[in-house]
Amino acid sequence: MLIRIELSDSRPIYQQIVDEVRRALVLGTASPEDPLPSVRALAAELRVNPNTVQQAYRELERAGLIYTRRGQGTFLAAPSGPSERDLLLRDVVERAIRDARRFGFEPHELAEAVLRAAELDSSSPSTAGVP
Amino acid sequence: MLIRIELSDSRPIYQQIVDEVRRALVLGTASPEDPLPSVRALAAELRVNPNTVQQAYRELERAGLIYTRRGQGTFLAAPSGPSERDLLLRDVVERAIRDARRFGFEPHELAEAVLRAAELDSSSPSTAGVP
Amino acid sequence: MLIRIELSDSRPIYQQIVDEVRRALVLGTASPEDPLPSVRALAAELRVNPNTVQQAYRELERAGLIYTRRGQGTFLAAPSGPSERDLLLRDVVERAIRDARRFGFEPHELAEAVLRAAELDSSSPSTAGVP
Amino acid sequence: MLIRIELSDSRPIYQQIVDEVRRALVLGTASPEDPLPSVRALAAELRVNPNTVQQAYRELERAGLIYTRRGQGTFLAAPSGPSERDLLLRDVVERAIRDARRFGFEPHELAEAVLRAAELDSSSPSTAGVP
DNA sequence: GTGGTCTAGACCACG
DNA sequence: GTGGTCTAGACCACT
Repeated sequence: MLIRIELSDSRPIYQQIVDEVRRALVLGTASPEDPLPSVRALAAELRVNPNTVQQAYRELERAGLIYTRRGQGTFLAAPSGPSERDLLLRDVVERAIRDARRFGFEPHELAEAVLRAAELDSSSPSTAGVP
Repeated sequence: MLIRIELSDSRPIYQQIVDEVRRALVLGTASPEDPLPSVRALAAELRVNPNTVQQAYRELERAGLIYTRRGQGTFLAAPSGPSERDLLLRDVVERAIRDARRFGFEPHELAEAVLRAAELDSSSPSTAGVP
Repeated sequence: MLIRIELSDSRPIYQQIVDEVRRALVLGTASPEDPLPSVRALAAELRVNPNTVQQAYRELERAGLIYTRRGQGTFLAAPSGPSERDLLLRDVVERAIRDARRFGFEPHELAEAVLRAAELDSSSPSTAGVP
Repeated sequence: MLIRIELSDSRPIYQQIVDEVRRALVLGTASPEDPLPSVRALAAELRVNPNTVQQAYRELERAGLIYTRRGQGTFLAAPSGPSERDLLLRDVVERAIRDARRFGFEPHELAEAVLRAAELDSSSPSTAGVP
């Protein structure tokens, strides 16, 4: 299970870790029952304090995405309820619409602008290094 | 020039003020050379710390959207370059695409999801009080 | 808003703080919009590390029981959904029944035992120093 | 003597083993002088670390529920004092009352809630797989 | 070894 | 002043 963070990212580190795990779930990179790196191991790998990793894991556990077996480690939980994928996309869309409205744009204007951007994007693909 | 803030909004207050000014520009509610309320007046009206208003005006000045005439007050600047409206929409779209990509969604998936949401929205309009 | 902890209690300190706030809500000791003590103030009062208080507040916020206004402090949220009181009692009952079943007791046996204990209790009231 | 554990249970494994033995005593599934499985055998059967079984047996011995004959193995002790069954039920009740009080519920409220739950339960019996 | 909790002390954004 | 995040280092329970 690969987890990467970006110190230059404005999101808190623990949030980046949370997002990375959700991402792995959405992409199918990781499967239920897969073990996550141990708190200490991931902290060492990311050169980050164990507490920071711990906080990320705590939030993931509270969200029901992972669970821990005492003394054994942390594992991906079996999914339940609406797919995490759908939830995530819904959140992104809702935020975008709210942001757009704030400046007087109607959702359909936003939709068109995203479409245009999506087309541009498909010509020059793979915008590596997404911040 | 009407500026409203919402204490329950998750954005910092100074950011809300900035956004309100940009919004007024985009919507045409305010025009270049219109005076803004003085820092003290706005702070009093919004029941907010003057430092907070000051910070908002500082950001707006840095962005070239307002300027100060010494001893006279603060005024909306004349637009220059691409319209503020376009800039704002572009920002919103870029952010949405970045967020989506973070979880493995391609821009075209985002565009479709926004489209669906926009259609739903047109049936039940006027989602007042956007938080 | 009075918050007390007991170092000899087996629950983690942050959990005790969480429970104290829920308790105050249930008892009506505190009302929505009431300010909570600041993180630093409560930490000093309880002679506990600010991080510990912070963790408690974070959990309460996630549960929707409190909210924070940037730079102003933390406040009790307006209740929503089924009353916190009902939720809490349900949790206690479910746990008791589960514990009882684990040793072969049927719920009605548990109910009778609790009744007997409740009667005993009403004769010699106020079992001070509940741990 | 049958002992089962559940990895998904939140109780520590050693505690689950302890509870299983007490349960067997209470239910009459096992009788005084019955031999317990050897530490190694049980550890192998449960696919658990021998240290974990050892810790469970240590606690049981401390509680006087089992005893060791050197070179022969471990055996259930003869009951003494108030029946283990009563002790267990008392513990469960005390805990429930303490938890309830913590949130301002009086024991009689708890008793009523347990009664209601018990009635609900008798209609839809056999809540298999209690976690 | 694992995760869970806590302390001490720091820096940041916001008001 | 407020809360939010992070580091460093410690001790504990469990396997």
